[in-house]
Amino acid sequence: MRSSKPILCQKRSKLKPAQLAGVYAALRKVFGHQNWWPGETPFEVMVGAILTQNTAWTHVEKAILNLRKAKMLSFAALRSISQKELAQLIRPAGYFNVKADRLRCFMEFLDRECCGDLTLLKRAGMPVLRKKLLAVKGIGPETADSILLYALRKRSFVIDTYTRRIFSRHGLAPEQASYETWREIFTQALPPDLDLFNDYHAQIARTAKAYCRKVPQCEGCPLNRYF
DNA sequence: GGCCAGGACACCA
DNA sequence: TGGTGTCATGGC
Repeated sequence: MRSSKPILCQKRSKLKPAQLAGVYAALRKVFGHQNWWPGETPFEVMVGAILTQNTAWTHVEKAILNLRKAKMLSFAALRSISQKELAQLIRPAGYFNVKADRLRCFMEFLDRECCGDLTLLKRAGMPVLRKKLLAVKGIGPETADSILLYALRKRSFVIDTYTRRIFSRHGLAPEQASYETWREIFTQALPPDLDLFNDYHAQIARTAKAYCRKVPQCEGCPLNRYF
């Protein structure tokens, strides 16, 4: 019987954390510098980070388009809209009732912390800001790190399904290892460079989307050559 | 018609 | 503390 698992990265290479820099170099050589995250403004990036929870980005794009058409892509607008109206606008992103509530909680947080002024929010240090974000209902570690890195430009490495999928098969850590364990490995191994953190995660996503979803597409992955 | 996609949380043993 | 169910749409 044919396995449903991607054939990419089935080989256990016992990848060491120090090799992560080499992996990045290999991916960047193939894909070039990525301009991530998709979003016209930091606020839009934050909204997208919540909408994309367990959802393909193509669906999130439709929800964001709805918000844009309704002129709801601003703190003031989202703070004023009812949860029911918001849920209908973000319906294409799935889990719309859950995500409408999470967006509402996040707007409350922004109001409480900085009255919606992101330049004020950015003044806080990364660890403090991360702790505050994680205390918001509906903001878990991945969403918090995406907001920190891509919207607020703080050095916080993002671990997502793609990262675990690719690197667990190279023996870096068990896929079931905790989020913080994965994050610690990357944070320890890489120089504390904002652009590197940003682009590294983008490269992983680009690689996974291109080669790790369906079995036939795994052939030709640049990581196969690297290992 | 079934599977899958850039999580997080509540509940329970 | 870890496992499990739930939330939901839309493309393939």
